[in-house]
Amino acid sequence: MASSKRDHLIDTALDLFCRNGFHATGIDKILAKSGVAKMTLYNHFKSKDELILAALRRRDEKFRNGFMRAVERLGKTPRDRLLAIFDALAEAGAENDYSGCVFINASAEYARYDDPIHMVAREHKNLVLKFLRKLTVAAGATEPEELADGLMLLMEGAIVMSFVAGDGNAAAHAKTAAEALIQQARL
Amino acid sequence: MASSKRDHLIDTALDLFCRNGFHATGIDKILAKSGVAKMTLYNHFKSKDELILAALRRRDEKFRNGFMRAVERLGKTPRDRLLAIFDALAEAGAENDYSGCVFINASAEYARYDDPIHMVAREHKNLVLKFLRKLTVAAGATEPEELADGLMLLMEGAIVMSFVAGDGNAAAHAKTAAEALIQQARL
DNA sequence: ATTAATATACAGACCGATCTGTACGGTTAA
DNA sequence: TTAACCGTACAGATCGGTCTGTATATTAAT
Repeated sequence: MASSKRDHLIDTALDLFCRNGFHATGIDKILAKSGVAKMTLYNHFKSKDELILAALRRRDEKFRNGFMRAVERLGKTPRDRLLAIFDALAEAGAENDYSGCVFINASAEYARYDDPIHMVAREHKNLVLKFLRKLTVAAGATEPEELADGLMLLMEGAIVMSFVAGDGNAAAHAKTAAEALIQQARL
Repeated sequence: MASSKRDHLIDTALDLFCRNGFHATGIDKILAKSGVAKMTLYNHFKSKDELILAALRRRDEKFRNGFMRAVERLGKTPRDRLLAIFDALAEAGAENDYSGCVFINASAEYARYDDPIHMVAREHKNLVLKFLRKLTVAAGATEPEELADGLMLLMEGAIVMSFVAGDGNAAAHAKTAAEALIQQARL
């Protein structure tokens, strides 16, 4: 209970960051929407950047948890799960109105390679890639890393084409391409 | 000669937007780096947003021109050009120190679907996709749209993995996956 | 050829709004 | 009583954009 305000701040901030970006989301908007006092925010976080980092870490944790469970739910065999990736992706894009990726967006606004915010985004993508590698290994791919790289590229490409280009079928297209990759890997 | 200042402003602004983002790049920084007076800027552009739009349009034009010529130079047969896409991509990322995509970044900062800036970014991605479709048709693919969609996803994924995740071999990985797609299409 | 008019760009003060972050006093609840 | 929180005001910087006025160079009219 001690950190109920803190949690609420993170959730509110994350939502606004996703919808409006980081620089465009002022502290005051986060406070107004969350109904929290300014000093409470600065009691919990040293700075706005610290709040951004906390929000990204929470998003990373929630996304990966939800994504992994969705993949396991949507695909029963290890091989099916390689395709279920893209069903899970479509699901995630459908439940929120937000179809983009807040980590890509964070990297855009904090472009310097060694910026802590960019580093958290980089970490997130590498953790997702690591999960895909576990899937391709479990599926018995002869070159699991290569296949995981390919699936990862399709996944990120689908996010971009959905968010930037407005392609509502991006995940489905990615799934079709993934089928070719998997078939080519003789799985 | 009449618009030499205008050109210089666009180039300077584009460089700063790529490196530091849009909101984080103030008008004053653009003026300082370009050595142009403020009223000259506002004589040529109604607002900062208009300057952003002009910069994106220039980038779209230059990128597509350079990209198409690079693909034709790096791939001699229509089929080779499908793979040359990724050599051209690696080339483009190597010559600039900037490995990201300013259109993805623009969409991140101007996330609303009908924002004029987001719309220009969307247009750009769809023009690139159209170019890929011409390539797959020329290569004689049985399902050229499907193949172009797959190549586009790999291309965007490579940009993201290079910029966000710091994968220096993203374009090469994408090329490997593209080979599988092409082979699967019996080309 | 001289003068007047026009266009372009300069420098820099200035505006209101907004930004992050701090200070302080009042309120609520354990 | 103590600790957390609220509301408001404030500091100081920066934002996008406007305004005044000057310098310069070309063009047009005398």
